[in-house]
Amino acid sequence: MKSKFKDMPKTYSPKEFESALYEKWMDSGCFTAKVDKKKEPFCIVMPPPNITGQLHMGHALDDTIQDTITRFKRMQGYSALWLPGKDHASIATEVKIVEEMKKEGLTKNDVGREGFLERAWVWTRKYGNRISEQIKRLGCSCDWSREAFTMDEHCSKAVAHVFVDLYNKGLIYKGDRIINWCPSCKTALSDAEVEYEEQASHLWHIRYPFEDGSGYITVATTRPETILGDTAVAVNPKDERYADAVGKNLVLPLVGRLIPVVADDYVEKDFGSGAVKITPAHDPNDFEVGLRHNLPVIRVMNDDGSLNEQAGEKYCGLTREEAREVIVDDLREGGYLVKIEDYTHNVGQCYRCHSTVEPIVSKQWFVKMQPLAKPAIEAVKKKKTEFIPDRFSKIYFNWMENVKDWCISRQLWWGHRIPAYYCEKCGHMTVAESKPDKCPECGHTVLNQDEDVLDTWFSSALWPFSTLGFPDKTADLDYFYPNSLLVTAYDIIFFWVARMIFSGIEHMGEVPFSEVLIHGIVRDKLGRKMSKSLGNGIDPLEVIDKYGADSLRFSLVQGVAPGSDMRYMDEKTESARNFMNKIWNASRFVLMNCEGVKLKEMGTFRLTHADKWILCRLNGVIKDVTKNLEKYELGLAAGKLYDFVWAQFCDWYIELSKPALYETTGDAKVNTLSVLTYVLETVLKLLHPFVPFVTEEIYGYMPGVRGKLMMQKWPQPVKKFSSYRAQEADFDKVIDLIKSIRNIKNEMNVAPSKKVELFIAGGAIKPSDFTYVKKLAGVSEIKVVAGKEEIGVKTVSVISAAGEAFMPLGELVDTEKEKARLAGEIEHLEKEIGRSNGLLANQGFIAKAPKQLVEKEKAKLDGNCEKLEKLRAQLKLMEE
RNA sequence: GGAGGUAUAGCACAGUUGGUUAGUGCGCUCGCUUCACAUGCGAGAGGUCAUAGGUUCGAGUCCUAUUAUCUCCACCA
Repeated sequence: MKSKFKDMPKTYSPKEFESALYEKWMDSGCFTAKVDKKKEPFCIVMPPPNITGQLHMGHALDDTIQDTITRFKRMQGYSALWLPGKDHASIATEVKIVEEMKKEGLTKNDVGREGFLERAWVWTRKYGNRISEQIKRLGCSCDWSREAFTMDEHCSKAVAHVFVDLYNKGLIYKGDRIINWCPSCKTALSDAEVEYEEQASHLWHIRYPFEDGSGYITVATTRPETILGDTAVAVNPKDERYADAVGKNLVLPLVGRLIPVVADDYVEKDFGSGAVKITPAHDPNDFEVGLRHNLPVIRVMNDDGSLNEQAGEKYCGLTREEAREVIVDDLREGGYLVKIEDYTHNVGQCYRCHSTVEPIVSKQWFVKMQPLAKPAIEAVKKKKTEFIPDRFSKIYFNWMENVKDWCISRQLWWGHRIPAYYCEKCGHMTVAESKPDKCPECGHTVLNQDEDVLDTWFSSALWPFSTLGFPDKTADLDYFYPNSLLVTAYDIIFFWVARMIFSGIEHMGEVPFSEVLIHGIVRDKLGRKMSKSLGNGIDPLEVIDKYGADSLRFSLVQGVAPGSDMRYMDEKTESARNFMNKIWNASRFVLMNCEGVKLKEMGTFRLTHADKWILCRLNGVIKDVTKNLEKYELGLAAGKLYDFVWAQFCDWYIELSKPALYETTGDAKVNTLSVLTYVLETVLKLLHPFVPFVTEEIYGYMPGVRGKLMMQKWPQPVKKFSSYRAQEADFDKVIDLIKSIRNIKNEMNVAPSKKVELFIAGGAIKPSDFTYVKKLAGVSEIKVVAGKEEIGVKTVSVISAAGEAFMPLGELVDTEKEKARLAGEIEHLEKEIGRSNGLLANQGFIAKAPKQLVEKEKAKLDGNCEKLEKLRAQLKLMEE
């Protein structure tokens, strides 16, 4: 059991308790989800962070959202599983390890495949652990007993199983296709892995002479070095300028090869000269044209981007940059270069190393997308999976409807090796989950596995079920699949979300999750994307060290709209930290007063007017926050809690409770403390999913808790409290009166410590509420009078929802100032009354608006008119 | 070329199915060592909700157009 409140530090000091609490949670096993048929399952799989380094703000946001939702669902009684894991991140990690080796003066070939993989596993352990520790620092309530890694035995089994399955169904094939090649990583890339960047370049216009000497055709190109691989020039079949040329041969400059002029619809008449050089080996469109016209494919580039023997003796061995220069020079010398224009166009880059990618014809493995995309589109159309916010489904559709076959082989070492085996003797290929003993074709026993590994996203695509035991039929898989929700940023909808959806449908027969909650990305203070090159990244751990995990978490969800980007600034976290401090101190206040007091159960004693007011409001907050969380509106829920705790509970109820605590003993005091404790405990529960540490820590100090954890029943509104609505509204008058008095004292420069008398009409507020007004507004005595005449001294009038009251401020009253103040109030009221009158005179409004609203407006008008009348009378009196 | 987002106080942003006197944080002004908290308390100032139309009894919220700005997809040599 926790020690007494006296040991609570005066300020919120998260460092003192966060790590200890996490251990306590772990020890209690409360994060471990059970397969419990009596409960409804709720399951989120964590988007696995890459083991390339450490967590960034994006992870912090993603994990905060998931943890908040998971904790909420768990408290609601679901068997809530949040399954953590990590991604081997094939290419990204390999790039990092290569870099690291470079520092030692080593290359991949120096250490060999086995040596390299050894290093990769060392790396995995080192950074993998670091990431887990970071996730724990954030307070994430994930189930570590089920932690997964995309390269662990089980996930690897799932990968092989799926590969073989797709291959047998004819959905995976191997073939020569044009793919994106990164000459620096020396691997193929999928379309999604290429980023386009606009670059200023040139358009070179080159003259290709006819074989028969009858002139020439001019073509334009942005990549003159590919001229060496040209096997045709294409024109539009409807282009009359070239009608006679089609079928004739041209002499390829610098090479001397004869190439035909072909007609193809792909060519636009109006662009450039209307003639295009065709390089099937180095351009995706040209490749297609080549297929249609049966053109030879001449690949002139090596894997590192340099030119090969096919390029000819003169150019062989040059880098692509060198080649461009030399070739342009040679073209100019040979009289082939017509002109050079400035031209900006998009250049594809590798998403990992940012080298310019080369479209190259190469033998690779592909997933046939058409048959998989179709049901995946259907499923989302039918809302089997719903995107939140909905607009992201359009992005998904757009991609899915236009998706091309997915290149899944990578010329890398770190990853799942392709389960295809080649007979050393006859070359026969066998695709199987494990290496066959002998070749099924010739019986030879030496088989070599395919050298390539799979795209890292191939294993990610299986994440929602590979982590639950697939391909085995496990209890977990049965209970937790489909997952309930996936939470991720919009930038990996294509890479990941889309591929999980078609994979889930294909292999499990069901979509992987019923909802996808998409959030934005965390930008820096200036709205820029956080990136290594800009050096503007912010380490969440540093923020946690400085402000505490709860502060970071709260600042990441508060005031953030679903799906939209946000800027991170310390100021916001500081404000969240202040809120934590507020919670901390409000709790200290309650707990310190509870010492030695035997609290009562709610419902066993009479409530005061103020008690009913706060309890009624508490009900409202429970209702709102629950509703918001169920719709994943975390920002709204957090905002409501912030307001309730600070502006209602602390600013008002705690202050209202002070007279009872300090000026009474016995029942009144015990009752008030019981309400204070009840509201505090409820609020801590509501806050717990957002800020688990501070709430748990405080909870440990609560009377009667005795080692219980917070993770328990989610609060429900209490019917009885909702029936206090009338008293709640009535109490708002008291609050308004207090505010008005404070306002006037402020404007009249009356020191807050100076107590004043107050005259009030009978029945304006309940006499039992007088004590609140005295304490909170600095009033010495309240006297009930029939009218102003009775008072006999100079007063200022206090107009509030409680009607008119009077304060004798004696010499302090500056008549002119008071008159100006009254005139101002009158003006404001007149405007407001005008608005109300207009609205109520409108027949449409009376007829069509909800009755409640009309009534409310009428009451408002009446109140305002009454006020106005009194103010006018007061002003008139002063003018006499 | 196609698609989408955003435009609300000096700054950063909320605003739930149309119905408040349009909110929050930071900043600003004035006043407070008030017995939980100066990481605080009290009182304020500050907005024709981008522009022009429309729908409606009623529009920050829905529709259309315009302007500005951001993003994604495709990529014509």
